[in-house]
Formats: sequence, structure tokens, C-alpha cells
Amino acid sequence: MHIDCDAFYAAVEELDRPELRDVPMAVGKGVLTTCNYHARKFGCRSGMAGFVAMKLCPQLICLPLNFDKYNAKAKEVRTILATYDPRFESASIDEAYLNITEYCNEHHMDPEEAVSQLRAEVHEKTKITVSAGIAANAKLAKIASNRNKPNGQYRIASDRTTIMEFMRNLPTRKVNGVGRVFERELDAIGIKTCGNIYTHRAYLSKLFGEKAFQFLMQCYLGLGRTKIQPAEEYERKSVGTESTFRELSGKTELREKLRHIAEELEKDLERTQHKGRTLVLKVKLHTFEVLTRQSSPPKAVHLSEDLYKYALPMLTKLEKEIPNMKLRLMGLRVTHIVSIKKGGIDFFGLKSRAAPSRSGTPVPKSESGANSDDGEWEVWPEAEFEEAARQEREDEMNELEALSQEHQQLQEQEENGASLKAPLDRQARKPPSPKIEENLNEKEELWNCPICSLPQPADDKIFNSHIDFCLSRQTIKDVVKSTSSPTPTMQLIPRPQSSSNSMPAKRKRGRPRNDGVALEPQAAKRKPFFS
DNA sequence: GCGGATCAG
DNA sequence: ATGGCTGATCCGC
Repeated sequence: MHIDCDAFYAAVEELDRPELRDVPMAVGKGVLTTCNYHARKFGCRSGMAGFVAMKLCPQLICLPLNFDKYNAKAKEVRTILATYDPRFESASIDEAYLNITEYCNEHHMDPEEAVSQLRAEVHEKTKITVSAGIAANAKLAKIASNRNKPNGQYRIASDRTTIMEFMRNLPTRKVNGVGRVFERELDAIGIKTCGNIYTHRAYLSKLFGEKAFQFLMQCYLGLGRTKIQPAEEYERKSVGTESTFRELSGKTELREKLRHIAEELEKDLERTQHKGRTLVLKVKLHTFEVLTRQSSPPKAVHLSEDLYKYALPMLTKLEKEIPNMKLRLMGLRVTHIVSIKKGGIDFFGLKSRAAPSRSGTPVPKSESGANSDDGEWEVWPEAEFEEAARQEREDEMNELEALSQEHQQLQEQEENGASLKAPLDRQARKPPSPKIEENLNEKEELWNCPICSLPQPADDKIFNSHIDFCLSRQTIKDVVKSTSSPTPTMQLIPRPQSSSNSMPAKRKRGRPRNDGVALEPQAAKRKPFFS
């Protein structure tokens, strides 16, 4: 199950100040972190800029954050969760995953009962209302907990039919790894819901990569992680700090800033008891373009002097690359970290459950069980997948068959022409003004469509529209239908190769774009989502 | 391994 | 057109 406290910060604040109960209230100042029910009626939302919220709701009361208070309350809640699953997994201050299988068995309760009781108990003892989702895996449970919010619960039965039905109409954005960008890209090829995914399976891996393909298929099938473990057992991978400031330039100022950040990072490393073997410098230019540079010091570092010493060359190099560099953010991070935990060395991965050891203290984890297990993803019998496939085929048999064949052809063709790649020397863009670079392509140039390989006008909007068209089902159907004719068959080229540097390698540079068309074919391979 | 980019909370 | 911060992961090179 997944559990999510309702408007956590706001709820905690209300406990201290009952007079806020019936009035629009929000926590956070510049930006709302949470807001209560009354504020929401005015359209206030967490994550919203404070001034926008005030505009919507002038009588809104904004309170400053008080993390000590929230942490204390979170601890109360967790104490109760532990009695239902001692190995529950905190997902954030106000969210957790529990495996209540054992609890249900031992207490002879069905999941709904148990969760109902848990929620009642939390409410009674902490005065916090929570919403919960009950399902066969973490992904589904998380989605389900949002279904009856606030102060409600929702169960997705664990049989395949129910799960498939649930996913069928579920907007892709509801799934945890799908953000704004991916949602739009999926939408552009006609995928709005998880149920839509299967139909497009033939080219998903080509468009988004193998990982994303696997992820999407798991979305379609409603599969997800089933292993729930204490957050402390996840190994930290990096420690870093960064800060935004008003525009900054000048050698001295930048070095002062770097020095300061190095000192901050040293504190964090001290707190978490880590050293790092790789150092990453991050800057955001006044244009909002973000750059990172990394280096590997001769030894693992954690003292600010060393952090500064080894970061400085990267900064000076950037200064050379970018004349007149103006920054609005600087950050430093170490990766490939090693624990320098003193005392209490647990050679055998034994963990002292005693102290609620805050961050740090990553348990050496029972050995490099890297491969071990990994019930990362719930594994379903091949037969179930096949059954799903069969049912789907009943609906659109012809089309899918055709698609499948087409896909094979594409694969073959692609292998033939797979060697074209635009080197696109990065040095070519010396004056780092992505905007300008983009606008330079208006010449007589043409971009090749990655789908049909036909040259298209070198214009973002037109090109993207064309891609959308090329990827639309109708178009594919047409192509398939006329597949025996001499009509140009589809041909998939790995990357719209542009002989010159006409094709912007990273069009995402500069300000985020807002034109409705979002599909970026060449930037297509990437995908978040946790293992 | 490096650098860019997305996502979550 | 929402802001900033921290951390993780993916992808192409």
C-alpha cells in the first residue's frame, strides 16, 4: 500500500493554530508548499508561486516553513506505520509504502479493513488525515492513493482483468516516471492513456529507447516494484549543494562564490560522513542555460580547501570557453562517494537499528547484491502477456499485424543506413547563444524526417508537425495499406543527420520552449524512472 | 566517463 | 511562463 498525508504541512500548522482551520491558508512564502482545502477552493495549489496564489485569493494566509515541527509530526505517524510493517519505506516526509501482507494474514483482516484501521489510528493519535492506495505493487498503490484524496482510500484488486481495466483509461501523466515532457511526447504520437501504449509498441523503443520501452510496457500492464524496504537501505550516490543568486560575473566574485559553496558542501559531507572521488561543477548562465563540468581529483575529497582547489580549474576553463560569463547559479557536487563513517563499523552489514539514524549511514547493504534478486519489477508469467496481446489483437488484428511487419522492415532498413551521424562539433557553437544558433538555420536547408526520411523545411514548428503527422496512426495505416505499391516505404534513420550544423543538437537550450509542439525526435532517447 | 536533460518531492 | 534545491537516472558520445 501507499500512504500519503493530506496537505501535510498545512495540516500540521492547523493543529497548532485552530483559527486557521476555516480560512484559506498555505505554507511556504515565495512558493506554496502546501495549502488547505479552503485555499484550494480559490485555485491555490502547492507548487504555485506565492504572488499568484495571493492574486487568486487575497485573504490567503501564508505561513513560513517549520521543518522541525513537520519532522516531529512525521515521526509520530511513522511510529504507527511501523506497527503495520516494520520495514515500511519512507518515500518522503509525508509519504510511505507499506507491505501489509503479513499484517493482514496475522490479524485475519482484508487489506481494506487493515488500511481503514491504520488511517483511523493515525488520525486518532496524530490528528493527521491520510489517503491510501492498496494494490499489487508500488506503482499502482501510489496512483491509487490519489484516487480518493483527501482522507480516503482506494483499492485496485490484484487480478489481471481489474489491473488492465484500471490502466486502460489512466492518463500517462499519472504514472510516477512520466513528467510534462514525456507526457507531451507520448501525446504527440497519440498516446494519452496507458491503455494506448500497446497499440504503438512497434516503434516506442526506437523513439524513446529500450529502457523507456520496457517502462511503458510495464505501465500498460500495470506492473511495478513489489520490494519495499526502509529508505535507509538505499545507498546514497552523491552529495551536492547549489544556490541561485542575482547575476554574478567577474573573476573575483565567482571565486568567492565557489569558495563559499565549497564550504557549504564540506558541511554536508561532514554531516553525511562522505568523501567524493568525482567533483561536479554546475553553473547556470544568465541565459538560463545549465552547464556541468566534472573532474576526478587524485584522491577522495571532502574538505572545502580541496573541493575549491579541484573545482577552480573547471571554473576557469568555463570562463575561457564563455567570454563574459554571467552566472545566476553555481553548484558543487561529489559523486562516486565513499563513506567515512567513524566508529560503529559494521563489517558484516549489520545495522544498529537503535538510533533513527538520520541521513547518512548507508548500510553497506548486504554485499553487492547488485544482481541478487531484484524483484525490482514484478514478473508476470509470459502467458499473461500473451493473453493481453491476444485480446488486443482481436480488436485491431489487421492493423497490428501490418504494423508488426512494417516494424521488421524498418529494422532491416535501419541497419543498412545506421552509420550516418552528425558529428556536430560542439566547439562550433563558441558564442553560446542557443537562441541565435537556432535562428541561423533559415537558409535553404532541409532536415530529413527520421520516420519517412523525406527532406522537410528546416523549421522547428513545421518539422515537428511533420513528425507528428508521420507518427499518426492514420499515416501508418496508409503506408501499410499501400505497402505493395512503389510508394516510398518508411525508413528509419537514427538521427536526422544534418550535414552541416543546421540541425540543432540540443534545441532544449536556452529558455524552455512553450510552443505546443513538443516532440523532439532527436532528443528522444532519454527517460527517467527509477530502477 | 562526460555532459545534457528529465523527473520527483 | 510558476521557483529553487537535492538527488537519481537515462541517453548519446
